[in-house]
Amino acid sequence: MTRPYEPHAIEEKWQSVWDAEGLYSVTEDPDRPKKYVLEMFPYPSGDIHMGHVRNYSIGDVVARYFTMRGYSVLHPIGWDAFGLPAENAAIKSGTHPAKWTYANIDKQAASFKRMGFSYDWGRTVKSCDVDYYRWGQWVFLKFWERGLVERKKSPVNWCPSCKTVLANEQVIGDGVCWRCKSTVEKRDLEQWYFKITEYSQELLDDLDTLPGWPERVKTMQANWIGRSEGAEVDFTLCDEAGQPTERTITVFTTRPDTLFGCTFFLLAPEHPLVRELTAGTEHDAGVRAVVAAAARETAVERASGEAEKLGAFTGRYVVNPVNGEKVPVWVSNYVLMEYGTGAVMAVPSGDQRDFEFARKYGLPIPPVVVAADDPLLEELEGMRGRHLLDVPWDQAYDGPGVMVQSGDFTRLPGGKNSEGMRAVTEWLSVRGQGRFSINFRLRDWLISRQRYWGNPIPAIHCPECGLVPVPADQLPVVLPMEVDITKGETLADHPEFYETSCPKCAGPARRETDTMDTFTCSSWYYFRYCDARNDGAIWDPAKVGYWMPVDQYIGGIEHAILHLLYSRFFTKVFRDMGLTSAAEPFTNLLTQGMVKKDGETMSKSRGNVVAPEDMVARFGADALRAFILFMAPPDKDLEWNQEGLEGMFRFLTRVWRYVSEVTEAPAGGGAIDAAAARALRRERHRVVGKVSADIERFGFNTALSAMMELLNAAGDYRRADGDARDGVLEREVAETLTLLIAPYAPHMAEELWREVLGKTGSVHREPWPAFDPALAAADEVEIAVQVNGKVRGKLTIAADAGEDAMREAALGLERVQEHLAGLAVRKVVVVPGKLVSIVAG
RNA sequence: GCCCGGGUGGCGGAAUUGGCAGACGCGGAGGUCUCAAAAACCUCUGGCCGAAAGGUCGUGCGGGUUCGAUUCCCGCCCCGGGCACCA
Repeated sequence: MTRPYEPHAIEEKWQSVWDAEGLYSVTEDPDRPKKYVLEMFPYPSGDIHMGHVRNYSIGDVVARYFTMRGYSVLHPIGWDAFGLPAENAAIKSGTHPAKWTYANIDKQAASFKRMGFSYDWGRTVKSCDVDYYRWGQWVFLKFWERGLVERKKSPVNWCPSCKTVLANEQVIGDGVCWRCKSTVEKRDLEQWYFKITEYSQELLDDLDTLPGWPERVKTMQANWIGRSEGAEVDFTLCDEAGQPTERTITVFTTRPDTLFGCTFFLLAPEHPLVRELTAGTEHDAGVRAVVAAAARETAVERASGEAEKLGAFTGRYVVNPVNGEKVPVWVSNYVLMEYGTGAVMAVPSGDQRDFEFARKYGLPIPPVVVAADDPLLEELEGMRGRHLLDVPWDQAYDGPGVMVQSGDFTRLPGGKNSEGMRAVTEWLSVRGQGRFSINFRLRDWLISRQRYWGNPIPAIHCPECGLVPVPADQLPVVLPMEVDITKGETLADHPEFYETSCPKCAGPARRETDTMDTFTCSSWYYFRYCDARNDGAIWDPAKVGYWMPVDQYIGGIEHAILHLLYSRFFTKVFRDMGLTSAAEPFTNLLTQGMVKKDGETMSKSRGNVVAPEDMVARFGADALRAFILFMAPPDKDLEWNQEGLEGMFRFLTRVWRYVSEVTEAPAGGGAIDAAAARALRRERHRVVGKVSADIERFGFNTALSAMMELLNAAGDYRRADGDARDGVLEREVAETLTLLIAPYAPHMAEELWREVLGKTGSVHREPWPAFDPALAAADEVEIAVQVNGKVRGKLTIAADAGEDAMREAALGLERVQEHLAGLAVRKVVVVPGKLVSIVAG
């Protein structure tokens, strides 16, 4: 009698054996090729959810597969342990964030171990450990040395619920906080920045070096970086009397070819010049009204483009460098201070926003670039000066076309990246009134946070010396534990923390009390895994040289910009510091889909959470792991379905029974060359080939389907050959199934391998099964015979049959003849191994 | 508005290079075993017509290319996501 499949005893047994054997700890092995398989740094929220199970099951299959393929595989885990939920929990329950966080880590680690993931636990990092965050402070100081740290005052995003500022990347959707979804506000504050914009061009260009990333993610990053080619143009400012002065205001434009159509000039409401130009004039009141209205607009309204365009004339003019024309300067809410120079040359015939503004305020709209088929082209043919002051259009035209009313540039091609655009910029450049320019949408990364549970920024404010970095030999700046979070305290409430002396002049000084964005912690953890216990340096470059870059990174699409962009930035700086030779951190990226129930994401508030622990308790970790991979391709969202999990449990039970029965009561050496045995052997080879290829392209669902097919074929064989079965073949199939399923159901496979099949050593150290494509190929194939595009017959023929033989056999089929009756065969298409298609009429 | 995904049986999904649409699983129906049930095993399971053989329709919709289209091209519809006053 074979033992029943009882997952719990098996799983917990092997988890402790693997632990004791150190099965998953790795070191650099120069004799073997390496793979670095990594899943995104989890936040220790306590309970694991199905999203974790999916994310880490994918990584575990990939890691185990590469190990069996002979690679030296690094597969680590750790915790992104700083952050607000710990503080919020503390405020609610009175538990210190550290206590809450470490308790959650222990709970989550236990859950991960119960799932049987093959982590090298000896490399674990927790970002709230001083051994980890001290190196984050070290990185901050190095960035500072390299001129990549800046403290400046500017309008910033403030989340009223999280009570802290946010980086631009952390404001998502309709102007809401990425974490709590509250609407963010704008505040003018002095904050710390990492100058990620120094790397804008490289961050954009190197996306092309990442063929292993989803196109979608690369597009999102490229859009976020937002490179625009164009020109800077200097406009001379006129005084109150309208006379040109020495002062200029520079604008960025992507359309210098439309400069002849500029009929007004705009400043952002926040532009510093606005006050200066209008203070004490008759225009002051009107301009103030626009500035005040803009200030009242929420980020949502401002960003949505739906706010009504408001404007006020400042009473002043600038001179258009191409035609010497005086152009009125207005203030408008649709000009953003954060982009370009905060000033815009308005060309209403070529820009829809300027067009709407011009129509509203009665400003002229002279055409300057018209489409080749526009009747205006003929009307204005050859006219270099301005004849037509308004267009008969109901919207602006921004496509390619021909320049009109444009002085010496008239008749040149206009539009983005046009000859006209280059010619005008060149002309300006020669006269020193403009230049080619590239502008990025990406802004510097705001990294300071006004919260307690984070990595303290190692800086000191000295009234004499200004901003002074904490000397490297005084690191770490330890986050003090004696803080009463329930009162909402931060480091700024603790004089014993912030009262210090200046490292330069030794005078009394104030320590910085902001902490770093937690995204700084997750920007380099994958480097630290390579040398996690190093207490003399952030890491040994030789170890990083062996493991980095990460070969396969797996995580959620929600980090398409945030974490993935920051990590790319950190890696490039580390490369420039000589700490790594990698230019990019993650060679291949898999973004897994969400796990849903009833069409919605699982969440406590919806009450539709299916707890992984409950499923493990009922069906075991192996069934859950295999099933979550079987349900859908990994990058797609999937809908939870419990009956399916039961089906997977049944499949594992069938594998268990098959391997047990074949091993314990083997059939004799039967009809080895019987057709049924040949078919089973062929199926074994075919399935090994398919499972291998499927894993490499992340087709875990189809890989499992193929294993089911092999088991079905094995069952067919048992029935077909009865007692005359080939016991050697069946044993081979049983071993193959055990090896193939090992990455998915590691505990069951181990029990079958060591205890049932009686092998020594772990199945997870075994080489991946080999297959022979020649044996996988069928010697006979069934092909379809079509008459006029419809299948009218089937034909079983030797797989290597020639075209003539196939044609003859096809035409000879009775049913084919019936359908050909009265018709003349015009053409016969033969696809060897596939089909014969007969065209008749 | 712009840019990506996606739309295939009752359900999840498969079809890797243009070659038999629906693999595999779930669910359903019938059967074997059993006093009975569960479990396990077997058979069937896209719609319509038909007793069957077979026929016919069928991969969001409409066209096209092709001997042949889920796959390629053109034009739409719907769903999901991202970006959006970026000059």
